Amino acid sequence: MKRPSQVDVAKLAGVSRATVSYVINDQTNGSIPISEETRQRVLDAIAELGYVPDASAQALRLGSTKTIGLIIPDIHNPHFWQVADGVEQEADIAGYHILLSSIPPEKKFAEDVFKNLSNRRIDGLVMIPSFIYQSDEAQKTLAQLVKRRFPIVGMMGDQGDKYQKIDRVISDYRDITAEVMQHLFSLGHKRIGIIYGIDVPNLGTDRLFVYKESLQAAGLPIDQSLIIECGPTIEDSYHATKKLLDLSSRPTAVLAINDLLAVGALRAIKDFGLDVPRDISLFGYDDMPMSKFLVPRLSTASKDGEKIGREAIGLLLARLNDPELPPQEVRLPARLILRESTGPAPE
Amino acid sequence: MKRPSQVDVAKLAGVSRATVSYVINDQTNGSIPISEETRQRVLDAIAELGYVPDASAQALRLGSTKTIGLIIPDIHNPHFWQVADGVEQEADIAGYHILLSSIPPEKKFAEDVFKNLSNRRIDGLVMIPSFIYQSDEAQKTLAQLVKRRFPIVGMMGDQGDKYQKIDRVISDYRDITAEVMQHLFSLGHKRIGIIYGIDVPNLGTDRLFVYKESLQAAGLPIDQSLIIECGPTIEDSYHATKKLLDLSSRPTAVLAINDLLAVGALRAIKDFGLDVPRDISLFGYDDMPMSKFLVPRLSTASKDGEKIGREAIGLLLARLNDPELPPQEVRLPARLILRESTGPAPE
DNA sequence: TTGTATGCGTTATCAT
DNA sequence: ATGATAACGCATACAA
Repeated sequence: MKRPSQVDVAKLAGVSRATVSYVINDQTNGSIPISEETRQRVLDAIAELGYVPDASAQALRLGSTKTIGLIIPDIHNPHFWQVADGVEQEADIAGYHILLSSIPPEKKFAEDVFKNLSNRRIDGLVMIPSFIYQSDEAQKTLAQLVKRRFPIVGMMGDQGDKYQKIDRVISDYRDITAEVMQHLFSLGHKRIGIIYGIDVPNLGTDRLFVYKESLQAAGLPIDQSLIIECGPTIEDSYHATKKLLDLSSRPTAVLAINDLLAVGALRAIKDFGLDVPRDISLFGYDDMPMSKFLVPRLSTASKDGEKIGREAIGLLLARLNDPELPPQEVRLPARLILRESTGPAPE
Repeated sequence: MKRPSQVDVAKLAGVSRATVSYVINDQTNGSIPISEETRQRVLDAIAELGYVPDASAQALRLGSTKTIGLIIPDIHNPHFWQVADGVEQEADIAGYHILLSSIPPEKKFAEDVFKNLSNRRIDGLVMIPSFIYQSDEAQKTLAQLVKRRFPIVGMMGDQGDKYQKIDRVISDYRDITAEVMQHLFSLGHKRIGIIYGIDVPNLGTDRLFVYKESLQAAGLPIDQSLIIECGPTIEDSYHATKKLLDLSSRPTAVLAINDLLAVGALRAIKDFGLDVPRDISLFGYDDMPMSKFLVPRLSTASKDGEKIGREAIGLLLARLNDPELPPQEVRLPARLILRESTGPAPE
């Protein structure tokens, strides 16, 4: 049982292929009217054969695949799901499909994926370009795509003058982290640990940088033993937190690089026999959906991933619509969400 | 700046288009050898122009898009992401891309998506076919795809004689739920609530059915007030649990339809001033990554979503390789994972 | 060893 | 109102 093509439909309906095409694309309004009877006959034939237009052929002819590529760094992090969710929703409304690629960091194939996605298999690309930073190859590919005016939207932190040539949704934790630190200081915290669990360099620097900066501005020392680098899983954060707790002079507050890792930290603190926030304050990032239901409810800073995703698609659609547009930029602020996991420093 | 095509490459290298094609597809081994010098010239031209083959044209020519469609019911549930993760990993190894569609249940477009995915935009389809059950239209489309021998793999519970014509990875919570109930009974629980938070009918019936069955087999009454239907979000489950707790004779154990909802239940119970597992035992499903880090660590039953995803791709690749294969079936058992959230019934 | 010709399924332009 | 035909970019059988 072979796939029916337009020819088969035309044959069955006793008309030419062009007629079929007209009926499908419903040009009945303006220029090329089709007799109602013929129309019905074609429609019947289509229904009978279960004819569905071939997307490859359409894409080749029209130069559009109605598909948007999406690259996210880590499929396990709820924040990125939220972004993907926003992207998917907004794209769907406009009739676009999503071609998803997460980039497992073990793989050296970042460039591969990136390149593959640009084979005109997609009309445009929306990405969290973490992998770009560490791959010269990817940088080059990006440059080429930009030169060719391939529609790309980056969802990223503020990179200064870099990447000004592509559309971008800018949202990072720079400013909000300063607020977080102030909040912690005002609560009397002086020793603040940070669980820096990131597999991709550069993805958490906004937080780490301001963490150090704030410490210095407050005249507090930067203690390297309070900065624990680890992997991106809850398990990693669990062990990282243990290290922090084993310190002879342990921190009174802990910053987890995201809420997921905060869950691991929370567990480790409990297992150590300490209480949050009585003995240790805990702060996360991303406000994942369950954060406000944790025990204790997690204080966190949030970027609204869904909105980032939606805005990104908005930008992309605008560019698809008008390739001559100057590079667009949307800035989305982060919010501070104070809940139960932060409190005054002990004694 | 236009996209370069094979013709441009050929022109620049001073050869014919076919030669370019040969070089790319590296037929240098067997039948059609190319002089090393020509080869190099073509390669240089490709590099200079940054030529990348057009996927649409290739797809049209070869009849393969190297893309696999994936349909999951709810993008917010970690279990489905684990499935997606497995699918992505395994597909990537074989050089396939993933076209993801989640099916927001509010939308009546399930059939649309489904149909669209079959436009030969994809070589095969891997799905959790929850939406099928409620849509005649989708049923019809499926039947047609099956008749046309379009490669489809379903990841589903045991549906008896239905859907025997497609390849499937069968995994449900039927048997394991019987064990769960036995476990609860042996702990002395007699009043067991169930948070049935599912947006798609039929997706949680394996659990609900056996829940009732076990109750009856144990000579216990089926109390409808202990069965709370609600939406699929943590918030929904939070409120559902409250209802359970407000009962004049409240349950001593609660079954949440998945771990995500268990988080909401846990919160509600805490807010009610009760303790898990001392006052109420809590049981979830899916063993999402963070379940073992919750406070208390969550007892749960797990289907190993990642493996389901990997097996599904395995099945699909096998079929792609040999369309004449009889329908395959892989069964994956669920595991019982006893942690801290279940304990003896109070007094 | 390389070039020519054809077809994949569409859509769009031009005749009829 | 409808039918023929060209193009989209690629891979390949065949000719040279």
